[in-house]
Amino acid sequence: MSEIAALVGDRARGEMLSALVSGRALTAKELAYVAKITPQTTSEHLGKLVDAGILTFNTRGRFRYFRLASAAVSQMLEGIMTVAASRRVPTFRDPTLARARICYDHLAGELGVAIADSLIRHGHLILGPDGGEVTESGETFLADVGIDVAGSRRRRRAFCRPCLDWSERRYHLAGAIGAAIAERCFEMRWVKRIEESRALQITPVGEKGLLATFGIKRVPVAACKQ
Amino acid sequence: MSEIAALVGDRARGEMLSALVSGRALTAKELAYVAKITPQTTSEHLGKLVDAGILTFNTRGRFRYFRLASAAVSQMLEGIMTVAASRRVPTFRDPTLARARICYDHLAGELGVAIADSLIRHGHLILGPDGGEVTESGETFLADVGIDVAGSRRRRRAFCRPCLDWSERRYHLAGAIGAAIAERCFEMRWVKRIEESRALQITPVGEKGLLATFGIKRVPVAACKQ
DNA sequence: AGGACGCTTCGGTCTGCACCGAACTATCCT
DNA sequence: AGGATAGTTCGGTGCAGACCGAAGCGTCCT
Repeated sequence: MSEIAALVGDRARGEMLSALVSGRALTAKELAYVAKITPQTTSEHLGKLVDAGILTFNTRGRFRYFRLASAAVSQMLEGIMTVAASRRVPTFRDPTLARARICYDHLAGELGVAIADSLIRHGHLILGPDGGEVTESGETFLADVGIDVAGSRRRRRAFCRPCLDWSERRYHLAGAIGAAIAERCFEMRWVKRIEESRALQITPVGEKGLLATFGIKRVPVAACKQ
Repeated sequence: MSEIAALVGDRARGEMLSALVSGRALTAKELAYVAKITPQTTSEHLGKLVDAGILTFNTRGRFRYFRLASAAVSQMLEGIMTVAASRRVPTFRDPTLARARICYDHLAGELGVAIADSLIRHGHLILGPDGGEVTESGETFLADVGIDVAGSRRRRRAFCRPCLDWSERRYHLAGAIGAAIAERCFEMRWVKRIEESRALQITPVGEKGLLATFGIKRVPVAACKQ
């Protein structure tokens, strides 16, 4: 165990991995840049991370694109970040990622947490440590938004599951209902994916929609603790 | 992030933390023993871990009992262990813990995985990556065992959730149904808790019951890769 | 009070490894 | 072919931090 943790424990490697949790694949040079070290040293680090099964890469011409090797690695890093975030005020490499991102198939980041909060505050949702339930008022409310709660409930997967957010240190919604909400946000063009990242951009239409529907006010990116 | 990972990344500290994932509280001297270092060095390590919010302790006379500080820490360690286990054949400090243990309120380890497997193999359960469902045949089967599936389904929490097992690297059952199965196993005295650990002991009655009900044969502890 | 024991603090040693410069290989472009 | 760029390998340097011995503090026991 400590071998793995020691690999993540180095400052330079930690910065590289943080840059990769977005899910994007980066070249060795880009990683050297984020870690603020020379290409030679970067190469050493990347070699170790690949050997350990933390990273994989695919070669495209003279470029090597490195990415996290598995969901388990991603989960591990989020676990470490959660503990790390509970100490100091979190500082993010990528404020966009902290603001709104995709976590598997549902919304995470400030946006994900804000939606969950809004639903709970209005009595539309009850969230426990291990699961949650949409209330009757929530069912009619979500129907207005265009989400078929009953349909989600029938699906062969956890209906509603809280998912701990490493950036916010609070829960957002996963499970069938989380996916349904995310899907609806895409349909309405409230959010759209950014390039190859897991980060999401909130469209101008989205700003209005989210305010009108969930009472979520725009959080200026500048206000994110950088 | 890397500061936290670096703390776990040291061999000695890693061994101490591994000893503590059982949930048991240990004294500084006991931790010195498992880490194979002198009490002085142990004290330094423990100081750092406490400062970082990874451990807490409570003083009882001249003893200091150290334990993991939070569920987030426990989750982080299991995440690291999962990645570490995917590399080499896993070696366990504590084979009892690998065999059967409590994970929050449900069964984990070989036993937890074996029960989930048995249910799936007999078509009593369908498990997806994000949730699961008990079939009709499963509902009658579990009723025979004394588990009220419909009742579990009505509870305000995820009904059935797969939970990745760091020792087995496979899924066991969490959620309401996982908790119900664990509870029933305790009621029937098939398993009992070991001291202050999260490890469980399978009773002689349990051996028979588990074989008859789920077709789970006794896995000799000796067979665990030590 | 005095000794045993658990734990911590201090000072000093030594080793592991992150880091870079220099030199090398591979791919792309013109 | 020749130059530019991405990445790697090798050898050497320097520092952080893990480790221990010695000494100090607090608690328990008799």
